[in-house]
Amino acid sequence: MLDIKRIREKPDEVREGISAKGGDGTLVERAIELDKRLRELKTQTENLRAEQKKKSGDFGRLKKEGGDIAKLQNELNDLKAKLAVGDDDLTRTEKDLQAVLDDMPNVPHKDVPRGTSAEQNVVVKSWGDIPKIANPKPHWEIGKAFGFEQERASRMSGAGFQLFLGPLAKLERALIQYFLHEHTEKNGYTEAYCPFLVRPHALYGTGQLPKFQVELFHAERDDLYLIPTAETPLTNIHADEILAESDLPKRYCGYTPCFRREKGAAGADTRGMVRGHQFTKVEMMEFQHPAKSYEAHETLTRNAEKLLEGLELPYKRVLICTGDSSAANAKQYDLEVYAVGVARWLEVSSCSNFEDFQARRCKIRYKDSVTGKNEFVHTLNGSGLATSRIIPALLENNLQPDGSVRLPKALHAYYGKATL
RNA sequence: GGAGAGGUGGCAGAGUGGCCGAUUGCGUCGGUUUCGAAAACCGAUUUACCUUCACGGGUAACGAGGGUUCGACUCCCUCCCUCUCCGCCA
Repeated sequence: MLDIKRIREKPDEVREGISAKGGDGTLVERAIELDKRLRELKTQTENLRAEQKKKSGDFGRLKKEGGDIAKLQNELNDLKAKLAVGDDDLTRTEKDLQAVLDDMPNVPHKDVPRGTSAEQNVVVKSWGDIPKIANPKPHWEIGKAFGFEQERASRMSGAGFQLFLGPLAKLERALIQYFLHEHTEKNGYTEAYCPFLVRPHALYGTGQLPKFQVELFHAERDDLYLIPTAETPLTNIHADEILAESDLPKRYCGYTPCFRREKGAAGADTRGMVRGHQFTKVEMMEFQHPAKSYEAHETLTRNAEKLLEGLELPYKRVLICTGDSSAANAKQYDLEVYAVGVARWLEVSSCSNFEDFQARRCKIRYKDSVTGKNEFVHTLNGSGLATSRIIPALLENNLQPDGSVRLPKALHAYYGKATL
């Protein structure tokens, strides 16, 4: 959610920003109008209430003294009626304004390239060489030899779910171990094990509700949602809290399954592991001081890159343009890994700075030592990494002529041997 | 699934119709003291909106919404949330 003060004071900046994100620029005018109305109504009802308060006091005293209260009582009943109308107006206006604010995406950082589609994304960095493989094969074919059980998975759960038996299941676990070990032992993250089902308000806080309801799995009886990413529970760790400035930054990492309906993606990537209703991801999450969040964004992205370098996978870092980035963030880098079998760059990580957009919705603040006021923290998160994209890349890029798959050194200790 | 208790400021926890925006303790910040620190003592310390050049002043908010009342933190109703006990269970 955007700060209404910012909208009021810098309407042009905000309008440009949300339009660049593909949002509706006219929302700015509506917000300003409603905000103005709201403040007028507030003053109005406040004055009425002040009068009521004062006269009620008089009334009490007069009654005790046995004076004539009839006239005052009439005045008070009058006030009461007026207040009822005023209060109705006020709540309606508040709701309207809230709805408009909920509809607005974040304002992108000024350095983010303006654009409407992936075409305008900017590759800011590349690492590693694309391996030469004699007879490249897609991972779903290679995987068959290592326990990729597409049909059995579909039989019990339908399309879009994975069953791994043996080597791939173990590889999945090895990857998670490797990622978590790096984050907790080298990068200063606190490991979190968190709920996989959350209440609606938690999803509202991170921005997945109300706008992206159709993308979520919902357990209706309990009104709980399966998390689409660990971002949701990790960000909500400090929801409704006021942190000490000295507590910042706070860094958490955790692995969770992620559940997504992929409603709009019917037909795309139906083969293989790349797009499923359930996948596993290790997430990095950071609560940061506003002055340091962009620096932190670089470090966080770098943390994800180091994992890829450890896995010896060629990647590029892409700065996502305004129109292609997700609604809640202000700046987003994606990391893409090349997989030779499908001959495509696969998105393995998405690292974002949300500034105070989520913090405002989740009410995560800190007491600022300079202003002396409670200010919203900045939240950042990034995948580090998603196994569902890493496994295909490892299988395809490291396929040996004899059909075995070589594993990068970094995984040997976690997997227990050097090949699948 | 059954029974009970409760939601108040950064935290803990008083307040049971007007005298309460709220006693007190802890924490935090500033000061005194000290070579420095601790302790002790003194003071400050919720938020939003309106108003003022400023100092300041005003109004509202005690989980949310509704009701009773001239007047609600306080009484009633609904909802949300938390905790405790019993049952079941990995």
